Amino acid sequence: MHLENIILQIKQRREELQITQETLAEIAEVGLRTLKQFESGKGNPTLQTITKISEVLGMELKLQIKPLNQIK
Amino acid sequence: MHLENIILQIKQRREELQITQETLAEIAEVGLRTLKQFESGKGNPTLQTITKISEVLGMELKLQIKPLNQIK
DNA sequence: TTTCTAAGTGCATTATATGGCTCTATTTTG
DNA sequence: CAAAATAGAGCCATATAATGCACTTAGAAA
Repeated sequence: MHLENIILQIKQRREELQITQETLAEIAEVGLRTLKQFESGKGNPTLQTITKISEVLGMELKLQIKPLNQIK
Repeated sequence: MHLENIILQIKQRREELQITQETLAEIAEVGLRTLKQFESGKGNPTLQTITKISEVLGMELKLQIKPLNQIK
């Protein structure tokens, strides 16, 4: 699914920046448990949660029209 | 905020496609109430909800690294 | 191996998203 | 204009996301 990509990106980005889940959770002001669940693919996070995390990582969610050639 | 852009895009896209909230909600399989709340900026929808709605509109969420010149 | 650190999980509680129903307001249509 | 369609909002019940705490697991380093 597409969600997995997002999770993977977050995880990779965090690791690139060499931040632990604990630190990221603190800075982003989300519960550590929430971040752990998210990264381990367990949850269905709210937009707010993802946004908080993304921002700390210097990322953002963009909504875009699907390319036509992407029809699977 | 950035969330408003997403809401606006969803709304505009829906209107371009001339679909009512009711129809979109049905096709996307989300509650009409949920869609209404989302479009009116009231909610904090889950990723699943946004994904469902986006897909029906031929859109998708992308996570990207913020452009540097975007620092406000 | 032992120790330490980071990540993942079970459980319980609280907060809140979802969704149905109803009513009102606004917009569109005839 | 009146009627119909559409959107927004209040109330409420249910489902579930967010969270803390404690414990387990995995991996790295000594």
